[in-house]
Amino acid sequence: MENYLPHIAYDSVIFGFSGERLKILLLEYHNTGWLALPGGFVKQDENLDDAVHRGLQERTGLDKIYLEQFHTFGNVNRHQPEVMKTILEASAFSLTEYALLLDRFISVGYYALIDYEKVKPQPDALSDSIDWYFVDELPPLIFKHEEIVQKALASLQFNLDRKLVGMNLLPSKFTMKELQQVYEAILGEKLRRTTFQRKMLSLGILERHEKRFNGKAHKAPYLYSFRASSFAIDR
Amino acid sequence: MENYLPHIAYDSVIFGFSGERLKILLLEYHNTGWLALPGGFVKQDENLDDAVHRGLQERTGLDKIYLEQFHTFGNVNRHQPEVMKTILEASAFSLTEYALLLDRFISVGYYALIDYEKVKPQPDALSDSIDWYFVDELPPLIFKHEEIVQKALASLQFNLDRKLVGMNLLPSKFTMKELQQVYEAILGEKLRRTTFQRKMLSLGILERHEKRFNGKAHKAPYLYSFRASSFAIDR
DNA sequence: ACAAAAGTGTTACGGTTACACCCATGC
DNA sequence: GCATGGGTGTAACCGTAACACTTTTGT
Repeated sequence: MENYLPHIAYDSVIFGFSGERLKILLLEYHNTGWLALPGGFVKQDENLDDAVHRGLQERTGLDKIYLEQFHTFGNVNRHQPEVMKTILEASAFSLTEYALLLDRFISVGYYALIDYEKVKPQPDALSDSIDWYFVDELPPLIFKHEEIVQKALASLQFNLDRKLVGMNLLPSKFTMKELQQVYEAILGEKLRRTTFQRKMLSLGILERHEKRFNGKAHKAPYLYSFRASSFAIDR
Repeated sequence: MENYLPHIAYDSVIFGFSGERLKILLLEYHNTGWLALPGGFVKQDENLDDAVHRGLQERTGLDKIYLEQFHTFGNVNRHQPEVMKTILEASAFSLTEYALLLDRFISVGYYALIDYEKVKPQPDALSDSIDWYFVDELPPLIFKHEEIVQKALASLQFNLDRKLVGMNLLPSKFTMKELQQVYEAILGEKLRRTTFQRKMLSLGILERHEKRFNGKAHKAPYLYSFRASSFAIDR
């Protein structure tokens, strides 16, 4: 632990799209049933952004992840040493060795957008499991992480059109309907089919491919992909 | 120093409007001529936001300041211990007592909008002077603070319409022309007079008061103020 | 009366909305 | 052929742009 910066952490809100609704990854701490956002710490000589990428890589196995920093949380009332103490004890971690985890932390919030199908979440040393939960039906979280999720979602909604970010939640080829469902899931409202289609096409960033025949008794939709030039990940 | 959180700092970009152009406050360190953004540290049991307000209050004398957090800077290459060492030595500060200032810091960036006329900037213990500089003619800054200024400005531009934030740079009563000049200074472009006027009025947040006679040989402009309900400072 | 700046009316334009219609697909 | 969902054409609508015009002020 001594090669990490004290008092500084990050929390990540990892969004995925299950085909209908927006989900995020939550981890469950050993023997407590407590749920929280995946987070982590920054090494002494590591860039903040790199620390977050490292943590996400470990937990999702994904290498290139669309990441966006959205807010830094620095209120004193987020400090709950009893809760952290219980977590460490439940995992049989040495309280003396990890004492500095009981200190106050200022936490930088990031959100990530990933392809739900591509990830097999991996729990870390402190947690039993890591799993997907619907954003609009969140269970109670510790450390006031609900607030972080809400702010991440608001930020994602706000950036949706500006940064054309929806693509990162889908596989490389997708139908217009799937893209619309992503937008609807993020914005929490229904959009008009024809308007949405024309707006997306008018942006000039979509490439049309072959149709996808799904055996249904109706016209087969075209598959689209985003042009490389309008790529969202720009590390 | 030991009652402050190590490794955590904030930097503030304090915007003011001089009547024509946008300015920010920079401080000059003792005996070096080096310029930097006003920054500070967070006490052990102090909210991050409160720390920034405290620092701004000390330097500007203002009590209620419009503040917005915009980004947290955590790259390793921002760490320049030699520069900080020179600054401390130039001020004859004890290197042993203030050794932890030589450590790496992660810095939370805030921007503030204040009424240029109301503030009498006060230098702090490390600095000779604190003064206004045009944002579009910045001198070289230490600690890569140019990057922070650029990001603050981009964020301000981005939030300008959404949060109706321009008002915080003006006294409580102002003319439409003054408001337009603020917008033009922030956006860095000329706006159309009639369009701007109608857009602002159509928002329904301006209250019209008496005219301001300035002795010029032309029609006197109305004074406007923002309605209390659309107040920008919401602490 | 005149110049300068503030305020308003009118039309044109461009993007979004609403709704209709056509097209493709499998039963 | 028909039901279903995908794709496109068209006119209405709305906010902004462009520009002309009127109003107010001090010299």
